[in-house]
Amino acid sequence: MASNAVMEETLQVLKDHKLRVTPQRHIILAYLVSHHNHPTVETIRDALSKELPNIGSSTIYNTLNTFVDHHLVVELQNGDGSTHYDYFGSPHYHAICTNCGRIVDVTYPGFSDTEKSLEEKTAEISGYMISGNHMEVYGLCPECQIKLGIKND
Amino acid sequence: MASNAVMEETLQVLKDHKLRVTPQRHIILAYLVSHHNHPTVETIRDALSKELPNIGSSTIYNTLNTFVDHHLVVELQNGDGSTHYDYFGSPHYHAICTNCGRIVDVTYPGFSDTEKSLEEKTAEISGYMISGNHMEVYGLCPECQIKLGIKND
DNA sequence: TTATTACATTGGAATGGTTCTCACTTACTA
DNA sequence: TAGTAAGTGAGAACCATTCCAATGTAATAA
Repeated sequence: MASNAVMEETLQVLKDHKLRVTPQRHIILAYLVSHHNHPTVETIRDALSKELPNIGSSTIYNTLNTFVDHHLVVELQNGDGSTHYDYFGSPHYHAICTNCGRIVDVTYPGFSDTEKSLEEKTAEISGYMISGNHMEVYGLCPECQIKLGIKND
Repeated sequence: MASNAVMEETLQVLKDHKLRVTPQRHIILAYLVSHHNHPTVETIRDALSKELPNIGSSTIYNTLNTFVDHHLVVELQNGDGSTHYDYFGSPHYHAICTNCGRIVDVTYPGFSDTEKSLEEKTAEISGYMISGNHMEVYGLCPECQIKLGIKND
């Protein structure tokens, strides 16, 4: 269950984006803000089974798609066949394990500059009017390196 | 139909990767090498209907998945529900139109450095053993800017 | 060249994530 | 507080992708 602070924050986020405040949206957003586990729709449904026992999958999909449209949330694919979601409160990107699918958030000082420069170059070269980007890095997570008995190249 | 030069090149690529050379694989790879249209499985099937009239969808999926495993090809999602494929002969990334789904290849001098630096930072921070990355930039393509009557922000 | 064998291809069925439909409910506005 | 535009829920529908079993074929070696 999300804290009062998170509930207030997410309430404000919904209002700022002029989204109608329903219990479903509020609780789902609060869950995403307070968890960094890159859940699927099923993960969310299970996690919220106490608070929203009768929620339909359609509602979760609708809600997440709305959040994505409003750039509150990003979609991620890790190769397991279903879409994962991540609240995008502050700029970061993702490292995805090619063996187990684990997703971790990554950022570093200067990352925004890298992003900005990539977008500017792209606009210049392609003529696109840029609205966003996705960066992903693939590799073996530390646990899988051990599991597979790999230490170096 | 792909040129002789392309057929020779792709034959060598398959051999270099120790992939069994079948007509299906050879023709599909040649198609990808000589087109930069980021096709879906259906696009490929239609385009090759003369050369491979009886090819099954499974074969195209199998072939493309094999190529992806060998890092010959990358997968792309543009939001239309199906996966697009792109031969990855030289380092580049993609700009994807959020309105019509158009995908264009982009690169610039210094892009490899950006890539390399992103991967190094990621390895350092996350502990992942990096094997690759995907970068994508989203926005409105020039045609959609006109179509939607947009000139500036 | 031929036999062998492991791998690829087919085509149809199965899978499963996501979207659609529609009746019902609810959050916002005046 | 009533009117209404929008959101929700249950299940059906959709469709891209994978699975499966039978058949075909590319590579290897004698």
